[in-house]
Amino acid sequence: MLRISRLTDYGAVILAHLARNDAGPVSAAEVAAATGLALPTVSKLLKKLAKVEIVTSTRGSHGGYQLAREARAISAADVIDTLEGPVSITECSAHDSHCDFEAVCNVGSAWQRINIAIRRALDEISLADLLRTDSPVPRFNFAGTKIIVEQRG
Amino acid sequence: MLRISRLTDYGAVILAHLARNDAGPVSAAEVAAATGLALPTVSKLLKKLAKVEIVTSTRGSHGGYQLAREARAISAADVIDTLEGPVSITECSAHDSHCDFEAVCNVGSAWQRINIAIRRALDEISLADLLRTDSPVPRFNFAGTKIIVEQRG
DNA sequence: ATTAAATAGGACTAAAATAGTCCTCTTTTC
DNA sequence: GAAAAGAGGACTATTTTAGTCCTATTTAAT
Repeated sequence: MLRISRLTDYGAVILAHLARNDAGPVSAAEVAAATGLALPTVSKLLKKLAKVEIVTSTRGSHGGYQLAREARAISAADVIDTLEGPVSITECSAHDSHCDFEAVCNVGSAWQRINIAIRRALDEISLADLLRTDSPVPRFNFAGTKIIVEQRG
Repeated sequence: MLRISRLTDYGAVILAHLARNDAGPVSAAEVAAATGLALPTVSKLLKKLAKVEIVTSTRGSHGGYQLAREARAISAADVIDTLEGPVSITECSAHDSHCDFEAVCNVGSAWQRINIAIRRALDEISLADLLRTDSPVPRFNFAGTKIIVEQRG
C-alpha cells in the first residue's frame, strides 16, 4: 500500500479542475458537477485547501474558489500535508512522536532517510507536473544506484 | 502521512533481529523477547514472511525462523508488499482496481508515475541497507532536478 | 510412545483512522 | 431582503488496522 488517502486523491482532481478553469472563482457545486464527486466532500476539501492558502475563496453570490498561486508553485507535498497531515513513512518519523521501542528499534533511522527522500521528491512535483500527461517519469537515486523508471503499459 | 503500517514497521524490526542472529533458527518467542513486541503479533508477521519465503521456518522443538536469503537480497519493497499488499500510492494505481471516475480523473497517470518511482526506490533498498545506520541518505531525481537529501538533526 | 516446543492456519474482537453528511452561521450580489 | 455562496464544526458510518486466541500439525528429546 503506502498510499495517500482517497480524499487527497480527490483533492488533486479538484485542484486540477481549478487549474484548468482559472478565469474566475469556481463554486464548489460546479467542481462537484464537473468531477462527479459529492458536493459535501468537495466543499470540505476546498475549505481545507483555502485555510492553508492553496486556494483563495470568494464568499457570497458568484463566489467560489481559485488557485492562490500558479500551478507550478503548488507541490504534491503541499497538497498531501494539507489533506492528510505531514508526510511520514512511519509513526516514529513524525516530528513529535516518541516510540516506546526506541531502545530496541534498529531500523528507525533508515525508514526516516527513506521518508525524507520521498518527501523531498514530493516537494519537487508541482500541480503543473500532475496536469501534464506527458511529463517525464521521475528518476530516483538511491545509494549511488541510478534508477530509470519506465512507465509500463 | 503516506505511511507504512505499524505492522510493517514491526516486520522490519523482526527481520533485522533475524539478520543479526543468523546462526540457526530463532523462535518467535525469542524474537518477541528481544524486540519487546507481543508474541502473537510477532508470530503472525513471521508466518506471513514465511509464506512468501522471505524467511524459512523450521517446525517442531528447536524450530524457529531464519532469513531465507542474505539481507542484501531482501528489499524494502518485498517486505512492504508482503505485510501490507502491493505498494501503490492511490487506489487506482493498484493493478486490478477500476476507478469509477476514470473518465473525469485527470491526475491518475501522474500519481502513477510517482508511485512507480517510489516503488522502484524501495526495490533498491535492502534489509542490509536498513541495518547499516551509516548508510547514505537516499538521493532522488525528479524531472531533471537533482535533490540531495540531508539528514536533519 | 509420550511429551514438550515449535510453527500453520485461520477465526474473531477491538480500536482507530477515514470517509462522508449535515446543520447553522456569515458574507456578498442582485 | 432573498438567494447564492463559503466557514466552521459536529456527527455518523464505514473500513482498515491491530491484536488475540484457538486448534491442528510437526519435530526432537526422553
